[in-house]
Amino acid sequence: MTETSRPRKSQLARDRILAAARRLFAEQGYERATIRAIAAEAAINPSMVIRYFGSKDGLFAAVAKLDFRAGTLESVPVSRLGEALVRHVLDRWDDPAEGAALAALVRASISNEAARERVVEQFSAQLSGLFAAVGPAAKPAAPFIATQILGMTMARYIWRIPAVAALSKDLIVTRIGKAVQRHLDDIACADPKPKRQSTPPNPER
Amino acid sequence: MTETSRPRKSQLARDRILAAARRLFAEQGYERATIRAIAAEAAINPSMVIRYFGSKDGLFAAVAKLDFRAGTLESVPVSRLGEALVRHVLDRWDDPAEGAALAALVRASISNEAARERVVEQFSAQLSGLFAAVGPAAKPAAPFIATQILGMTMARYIWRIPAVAALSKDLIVTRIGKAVQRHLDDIACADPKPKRQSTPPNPER
DNA sequence: GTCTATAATTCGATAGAC
DNA sequence: GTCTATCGAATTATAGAC
Repeated sequence: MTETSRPRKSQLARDRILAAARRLFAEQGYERATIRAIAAEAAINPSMVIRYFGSKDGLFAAVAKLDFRAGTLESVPVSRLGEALVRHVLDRWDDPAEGAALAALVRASISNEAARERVVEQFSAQLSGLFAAVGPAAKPAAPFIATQILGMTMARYIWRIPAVAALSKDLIVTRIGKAVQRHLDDIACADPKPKRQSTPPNPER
Repeated sequence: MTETSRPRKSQLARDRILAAARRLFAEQGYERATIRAIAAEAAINPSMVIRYFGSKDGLFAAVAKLDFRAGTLESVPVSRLGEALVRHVLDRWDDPAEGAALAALVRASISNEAARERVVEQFSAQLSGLFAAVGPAAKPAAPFIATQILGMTMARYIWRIPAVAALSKDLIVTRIGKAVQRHLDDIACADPKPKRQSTPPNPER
């Protein structure tokens, strides 16, 4: 505190810009969220946005970081991974700041090709990382688990489909968690040494 | 043919515009697909697009019709509804014209609030219609089934996530179909008179 | 019907005073 | 560091000749 310079007053403006960008990118997507509107919400001049971030793309890149922090799931036993994974994702989306950033990423990835490539790449990397930690046998189940959870979050947080948005978080965790678990078990059935499973092996086939 | 007037030459231009609009809206979303680019692809003057459809919004409304033609599924026995439903949706997306229209709808619904409301409304109506035909007991399963299929189509056709896009259609139909069927059965378990099911009732709970 | 020409906005980005 | 003022480009949409 005895230091001559800065609590960094400019940091406040920069943070205000970031917060406004997160919100507007999330609400309106990349194209409709204008620098002017972001600057207005941040109560600063539009030229300052360019000064801080160089361009609109630079601003978006500063906002769009995809990190599901799936590392905390590695200690969860496989038998309970389904519910834990679903709850973890829902918690990410329900957090105001993280949810806004995720929504911004999703919106941009659908209206902007460069953003799509980056999001898909990051998403795939995190997904394969997570399922590699679970075990190599789980890898084939990853696409089916990921799409089940992806569809739920899109319906709930992006499209806000009433029949989905009205569901309680606990009910979603229970049902989707069970579906995820069964996707895992479907693969595990092919395992020569099946361990304890959350649901009995499916007799079909 | 003896009629004096027209095979309607203008109809051709109109159709060219619609086809170009479908393609560009699907590829680039609502904002980035410009009337100029659509007109260029249709080999016609941009002013003609306005003349035919009044505005960009009018053009989009002419392109954006959501119809999953789920009526053909009503004859499918409930025990095989899962796979049939998944295959039906994938067939819609794999058809070039229909897939482009669906992608355009999805993209617009995410970047445009008015489009989102219309898409959600149409989607919900078709969904409840389909599941009402299956039986009132199936209705609570609808959100979970819809989101599973929704997530698969988004990952495959919109984001083109490699791990999902590379899957064969038959494998998707089998696995997602089974997951859908189990969502149905989860609800059927609560039914006092369970009928024949594709998988045995889950002993859990 | 199809076109040219252009009006009326709006955007991202820059220059330069303070 | 923050502002005013503005450029240059792009957009939707319109007016009117042919």
